[in-house]
Amino acid sequence: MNKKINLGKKHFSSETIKRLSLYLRNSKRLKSQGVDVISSDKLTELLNVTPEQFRKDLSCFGGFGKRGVGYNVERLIDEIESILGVNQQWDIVLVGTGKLGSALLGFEGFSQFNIKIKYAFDSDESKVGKSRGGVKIDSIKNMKRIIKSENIKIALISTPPDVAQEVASKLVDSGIKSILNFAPRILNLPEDVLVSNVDMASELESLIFFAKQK
Amino acid sequence: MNKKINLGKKHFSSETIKRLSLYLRNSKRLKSQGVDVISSDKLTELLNVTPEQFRKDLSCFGGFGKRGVGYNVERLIDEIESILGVNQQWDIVLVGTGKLGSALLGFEGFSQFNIKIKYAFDSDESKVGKSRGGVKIDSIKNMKRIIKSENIKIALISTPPDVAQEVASKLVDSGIKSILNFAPRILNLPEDVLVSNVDMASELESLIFFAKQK
DNA sequence: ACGTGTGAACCGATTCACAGCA
DNA sequence: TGCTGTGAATCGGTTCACACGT
Repeated sequence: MNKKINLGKKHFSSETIKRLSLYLRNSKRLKSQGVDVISSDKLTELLNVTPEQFRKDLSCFGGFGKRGVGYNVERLIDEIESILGVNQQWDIVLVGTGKLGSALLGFEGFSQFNIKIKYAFDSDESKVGKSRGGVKIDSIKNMKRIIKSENIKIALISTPPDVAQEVASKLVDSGIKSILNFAPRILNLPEDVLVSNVDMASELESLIFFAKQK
Repeated sequence: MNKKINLGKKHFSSETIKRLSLYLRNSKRLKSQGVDVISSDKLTELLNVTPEQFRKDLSCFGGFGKRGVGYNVERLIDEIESILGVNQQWDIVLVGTGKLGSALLGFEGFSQFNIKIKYAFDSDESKVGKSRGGVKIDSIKNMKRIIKSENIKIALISTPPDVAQEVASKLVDSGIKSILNFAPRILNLPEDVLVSNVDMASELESLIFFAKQK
């Protein structure tokens, strides 16, 4: 299930990357509170991460703390932003503009991660030309051409489950490298494509299971 | 990070529960295709799960296959539904009716998991009394009383991050046992409360990281 | 002395391999 | 024979413990 990633000598899991994102957020908060330097102990205090984990995660990318001192918050932010690549704007596409897709198009939170949904596609021709959240819906027939010419690498899938696989394959075929899949269907794709699933059904059913145990 | 669960003799991880949800969905699909009996090999073919994993997951709850034959699809559905507890209606609450909260209230997909957002709370008194997706927004002041009197066990948090912890503690105090947290903040809560995080920021930043690697 | 960086030990989850039942 | 159920082996990620730089 978990993707392994090899980059030069170091190897690390996709969990490491998700934690980096967590560290980044926390470091920004610390900076806004005027903290300049912090130890791994203090930084991880409220993150459900051990200090060792934090240090090990960072050591995969060089490890930029000072022994006996700690980490410079400003530098930490710069380094993690540069590792993740979030210091530049990313244009992405969305496929499927039903209930969930429309909600995502209306969700303005993306911009705060330097992400912009630039194109939305749907197979329902009656929707084509309409706008949702400021994005014009385009026909899925134009999808491949646009993704290729705009060199887009990231896609969100919010189609019904029965077409999710087909759409995903087409996306990969068009050059997409990372997919955030909201459709309740496991996608089978080449090794070199990252798929993250946001599976509301399985999250909710886990909640129910747990709530049921008295 | 991962919750461990003990129930009688058997113990299993929250990953097992999420996979059960996956199996359930797939079994329902098989049933609709007219499949009566299926082997673990066939069932897991498209799920990114090994047959052994599937059998082991089920064996935690009894293991109801027939050696040399396979699993009865109908029975499988019944058993998993009963394990998860999704064969009954669950009323839940939502806290925070901003952009994301409103999108969740408008997302009609919940009903297909027998879940109904029965109450929505917000601290912004100017929103109180208004409706979103057919749910009337109530003041957060009434939250504890309502959750207790209605005996609700599951909550969604879609507040801004800076109040998420406070809200979560209050929810637990009111009797909530499971929380699906959409706020980008780790929640520190008692061991016996299940928290699932849907952290869009960290998902998206992982996508970016991966897309960046050529 | 203090806190990082990291090899070694540990631990839990996945996979293997096969005994056992239809 | 076919496929399940499960102990044993394996694998990878987390935690421990400490050497090292400041």
